[in-house]
Amino acid sequence: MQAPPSTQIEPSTAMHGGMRCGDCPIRYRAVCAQCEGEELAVLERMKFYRSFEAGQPIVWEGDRMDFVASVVTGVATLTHVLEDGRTQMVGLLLPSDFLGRPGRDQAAYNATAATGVVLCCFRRGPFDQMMQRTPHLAHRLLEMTLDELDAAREWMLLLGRKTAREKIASFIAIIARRQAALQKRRPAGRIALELPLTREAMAVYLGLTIETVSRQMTALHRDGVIEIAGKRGVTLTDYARLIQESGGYSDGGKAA
Amino acid sequence: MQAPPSTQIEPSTAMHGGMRCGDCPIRYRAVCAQCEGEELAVLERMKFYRSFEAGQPIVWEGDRMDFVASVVTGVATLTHVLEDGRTQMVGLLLPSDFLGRPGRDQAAYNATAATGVVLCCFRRGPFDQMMQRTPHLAHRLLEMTLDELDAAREWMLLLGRKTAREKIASFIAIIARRQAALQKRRPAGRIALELPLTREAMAVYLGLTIETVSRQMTALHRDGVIEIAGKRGVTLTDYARLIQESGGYSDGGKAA
DNA sequence: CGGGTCGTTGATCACAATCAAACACCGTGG
DNA sequence: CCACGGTGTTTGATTGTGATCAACGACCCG
Repeated sequence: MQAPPSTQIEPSTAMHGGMRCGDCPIRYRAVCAQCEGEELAVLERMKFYRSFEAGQPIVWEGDRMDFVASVVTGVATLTHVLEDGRTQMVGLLLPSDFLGRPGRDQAAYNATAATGVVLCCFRRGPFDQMMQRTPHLAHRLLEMTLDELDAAREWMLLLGRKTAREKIASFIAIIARRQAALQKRRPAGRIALELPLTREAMAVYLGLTIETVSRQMTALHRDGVIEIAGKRGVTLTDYARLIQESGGYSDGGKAA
Repeated sequence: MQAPPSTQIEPSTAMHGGMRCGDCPIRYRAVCAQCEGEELAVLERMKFYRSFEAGQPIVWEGDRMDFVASVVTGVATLTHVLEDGRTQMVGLLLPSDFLGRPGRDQAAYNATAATGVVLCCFRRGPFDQMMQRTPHLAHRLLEMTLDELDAAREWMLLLGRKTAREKIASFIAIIARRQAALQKRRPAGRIALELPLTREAMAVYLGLTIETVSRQMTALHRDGVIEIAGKRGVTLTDYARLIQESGGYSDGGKAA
């Protein structure tokens, strides 16, 4: 029924080689959103695609990184690791999100493909120069970075103060909200969705262990907040109920 | 010996009214750092100062906020609060840090003066327009926002995965590093410093309770990692030792 | 001296981590 | 066809860290 994420990816970059920016699914949300005409044409000439299978590393913290990229399809994660192996996810990149930092040539985090991922890449040098000349690009990137900062701060509240149950409920709510946003709807009532992460990755995201994630999922199911279908499938019986369980809806609709 | 922070502040904005940007202590780190000549002159005409005493709120989450500002002196905090009162700090603003978001008229967080604070403010409308016309300003703000995002992600690792002891050690290390950076030195060996936060505020920063903060401070002292002098004074016996206690020095010198 | 704020210390509890085992589902190969 | 190993998930028993509840101490200022 549900194809595993790893089957969703393109096997090679070949089929993207010819894609036109005008047809790009993330055209109006990505860093290039405000570029038109000649600006877009320059980016179009610069861009190249790279694909990654689920589970593959994209870059390691500290590695030289000579490109920046937009996520076209799939989900990538950014993680920090302590010396003894404890791992915390610090970024969840969905389609249109930006990977890499202009002006920095070393990756600050591990980036990993959580599902199959297609990136639209630009070599860093040319992109940096383009940034200097193109206010549209710089402006859009600032906007996106400010949004990410807001998301990171919301995440800090979750990590620092929420219970395990609230963390799980919050995570599901975030996924539900994003899915609704893609369809330009407000989330409400009964919603079916597919989690983009394994239990393991959820644990790394939420600052929990995999066992606690599993237990709280079971508990939310037992209490009638969600239904569970297979490994990735979740249906919330009532969005408002889930928000209550998440310990407070502090995100006042900041996300675009 | 140590004056309480509340006595460090200026009693009114009057004495700042005449300050020239050329004499500003944060001239080369703030959002205006890359502006010169006419650009700076425009900002100079726009700016106005506001002071806050320790403990005073600057803005509340959801309030209309018709200015943006740089912290000139003192320390301000950004916090998120859940409905039931649980509170998490999500930003610690030191001199030269930027408060507010261009293009947004509602505060996303509570901002509070942790010590006496002086802000260099700009009305949001004119500042937004200035941003459009001044690539230097937009570029610098992007740079600062990216740095903040890095800091937020480091903080997420702390909140999600570090033990109470590691959190305390990390916090002290951050303060030591920042203090050293002001003096353009690398932190090393024995370092005396003054904590800019109360135990309460430290707890809110670190996602702990005040009791746990106190206990871990005592424990680090008992184990010879730090010495404690009064409420705010701390001396680390050896910076390298403190870093070990902090659970891993993942911040590879990203902070400017 | 009293009241206030801030910090420390102690006793107990609860939540999530840890250690351990079993289960569901998958594709593979005998 | 079914046994097999592998991966991801669930469930159980126990432990440990930090929260909670409570009292006390240090310091400051009126």
